[in-house]
Amino acid sequence: MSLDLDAKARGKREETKASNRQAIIDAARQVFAELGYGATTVRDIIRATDLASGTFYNYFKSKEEVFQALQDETALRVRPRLRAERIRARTFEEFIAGSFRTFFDFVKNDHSTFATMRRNPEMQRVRIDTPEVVAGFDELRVDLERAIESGVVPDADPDLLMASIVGVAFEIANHLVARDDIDVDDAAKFATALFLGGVQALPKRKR
Amino acid sequence: MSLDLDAKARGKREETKASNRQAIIDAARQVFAELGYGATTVRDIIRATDLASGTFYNYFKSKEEVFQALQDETALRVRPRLRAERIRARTFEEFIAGSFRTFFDFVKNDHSTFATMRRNPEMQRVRIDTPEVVAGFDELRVDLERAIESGVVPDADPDLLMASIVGVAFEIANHLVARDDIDVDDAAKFATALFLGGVQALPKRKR
Amino acid sequence: MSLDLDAKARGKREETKASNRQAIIDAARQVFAELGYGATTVRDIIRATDLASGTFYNYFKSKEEVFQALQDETALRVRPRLRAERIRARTFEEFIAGSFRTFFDFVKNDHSTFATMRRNPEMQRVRIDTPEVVAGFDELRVDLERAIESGVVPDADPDLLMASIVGVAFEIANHLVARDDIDVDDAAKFATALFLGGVQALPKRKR
Amino acid sequence: MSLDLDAKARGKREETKASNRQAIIDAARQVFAELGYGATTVRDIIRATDLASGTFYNYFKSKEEVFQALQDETALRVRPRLRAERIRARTFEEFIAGSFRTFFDFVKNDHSTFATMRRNPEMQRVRIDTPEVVAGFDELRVDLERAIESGVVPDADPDLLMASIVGVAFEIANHLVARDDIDVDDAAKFATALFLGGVQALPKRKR
DNA sequence: CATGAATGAGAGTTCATTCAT
DNA sequence: GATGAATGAACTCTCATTCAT
Repeated sequence: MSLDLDAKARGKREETKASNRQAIIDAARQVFAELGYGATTVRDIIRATDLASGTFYNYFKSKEEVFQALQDETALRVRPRLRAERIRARTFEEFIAGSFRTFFDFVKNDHSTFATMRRNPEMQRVRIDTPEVVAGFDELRVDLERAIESGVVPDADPDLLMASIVGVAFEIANHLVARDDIDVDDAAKFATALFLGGVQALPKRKR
Repeated sequence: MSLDLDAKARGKREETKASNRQAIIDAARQVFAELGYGATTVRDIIRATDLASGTFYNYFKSKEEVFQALQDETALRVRPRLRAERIRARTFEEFIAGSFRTFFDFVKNDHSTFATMRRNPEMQRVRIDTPEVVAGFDELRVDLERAIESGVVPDADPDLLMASIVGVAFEIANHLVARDDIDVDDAAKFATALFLGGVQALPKRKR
Repeated sequence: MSLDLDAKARGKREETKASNRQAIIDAARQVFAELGYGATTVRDIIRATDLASGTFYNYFKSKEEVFQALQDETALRVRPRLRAERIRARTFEEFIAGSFRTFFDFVKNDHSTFATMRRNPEMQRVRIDTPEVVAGFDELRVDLERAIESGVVPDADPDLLMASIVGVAFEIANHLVARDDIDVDDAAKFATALFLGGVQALPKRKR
Repeated sequence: MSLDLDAKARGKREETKASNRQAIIDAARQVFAELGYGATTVRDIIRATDLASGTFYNYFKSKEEVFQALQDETALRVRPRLRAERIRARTFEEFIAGSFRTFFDFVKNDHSTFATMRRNPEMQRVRIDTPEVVAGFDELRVDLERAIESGVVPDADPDLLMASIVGVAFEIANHLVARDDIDVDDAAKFATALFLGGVQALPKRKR
């Protein structure tokens, strides 16, 4: 028995044993980022691990399930930061600026996660399906609706407003990842100015 | 007489060839839209056709190649409309408004194509690789740069401006596809107002 | 009609029209030599031709059939030379020496044919099946039997004698093909001396 | 106790692994012999087994790889016998005679292996590539060269001498396989007499 | 629980052959 | 008879998943 333990201790990088789950998620993040969701196989994931193929199925039912877990985990990491930003913000402008900056910062410093997110086929679907992610976006949405109610933002369709923020954020994030000469702060200022300026010019909503 | 027959023969052949190619592309568009690029197999595509499996390979070397052809074809359909819009436009505002409207209209009335485009893993990459698509985006970019030079648009980073347009356009397009109660015209007005209003508020570019 | 002819005249190397059969055989010899029988496909053969794929089947039913034709043709080229050698020969020794020399000469100067013959899976079988080839070996055998009857060669099993000649001939031929420093004449002298010397030492046959 | 179980478990696994590998090799030998290398497919091989198709690839990367393993295994079976023969032999004559007899015996009693070897396209190449086989022929060659040095055999080109032995051996082996009325011992005597007699008659080598 | 070989469905692809032109 | 695209059986190989150890 003790022999067994020793063997494992040697074999694995002492990975806080029992956290195989984490090892799998980490491997998945890395591999997804490298190959894209469609191209990576479960084999690729476990190969990037010290575990045996069968072990995968003790933790996840399928590739899709790890992917979901990965998304959740990712959202779990950004959300607190976004929430902190929201609390710190004194004005709607500060809130938007802070959110963009936080997101861009995250993207710039957590390359592989973002790469996974972007290069992904079921991105869309997963963004909606995964509870953590839904929650993250919902919080933003709630704030937007509050801003509309309080008159800070003109009475526009919240869906479209959300879409604009998300679209601008993700697309600019792509450039941040691709180019080295763009500064996170500049990008955040750009996005904030564009969005806030744009919002003021919005037509009233048809009711 | 024999010449005539030959001519006809060749005519008929060319005809079936063209129609088979189109049949494959059409089937591909449909299937990609339904299953997403990663999940669809070459078999799925030919199954949606009355051709034999081997025939696929007379026209395309791989799944990726049909996908590219599909993208090209799609770009080929929108670009003339966008170009017409550009010519008709008297002001930058009209140009932007027209472009958004054209794009949204296309998306709303050509559902499956857009679905294919969005749900796609290698979207990003393909969008860059495919010559037709590159050209389409380049044209928009050129106009943007002209607008900057002529002072109509503040001197901002054209990459980021492009990213904003593209991001807003695609993300709103998603909602158009998902919801039935959004009007193409309203969406175009929203996007135009947001973008043009935002652009005016943009900070000067660091040089 | 004349147009058609012109086109062909241009397209093909004026190949004494109607001798498409020969074109196919020639292509087959070349391709078999390059890829080996098993690995070459009918496609490979017609690709090495100016003809269309379907045309192949106007001349041969299958790959196997061309191969057989190729073997026949080959045998047809060596046999007259071997026969001439036999007629010229004054003694059994001269006959054997001449046969070896002729064969080695043929091998050395008709590389690709021999390569085809050697690298071939069904070599064995075909050597037996193909009438021309059978005939070629039978002639040699008849001479051997005559030599036995006339007492020039000890009374040994003709099959084994044949096998010895054939084995030595083919195996040495391989070295001729593989090495550049072996002279056809030396090889023939070697084989002749070995065989004739050996024959004299042979045990009487059990009857 | 648990240790014991583990040991047994590992034992059983290793056992099935080894037996599966052998099952595949055996099936391959049989099928290659029946259809020839070129014509047999990996499917044919596993079909001759009670394993699943995918299992093949747990043991061999390709058809070529099994073939090589098969050749190795074959050589591994004859070589010890040839080596024993060499050790027992008191004279060069005894050595040659023993080698022929051993080889013919092997051929006669291990039909399918020899059939595989003969009917094979890449015979040549494989004979050279496979380490075991190379080694087997090298040993014979070394002995030949020693015999030349010691003056037992005239100073002839060792390549050609080898070719003669090999050619005679293989070609006569064919007859042993094809005919039932040839005795292994007679064949060995024939080949030995032919070769030894022939060797004495050989011309001096050009230097 | 971990392991890793076995499984077999199914993916992509090739190719001998047919047949309308 | 020549053409060359269409055909579809069959092949190689991968991979998610299971299950004995």
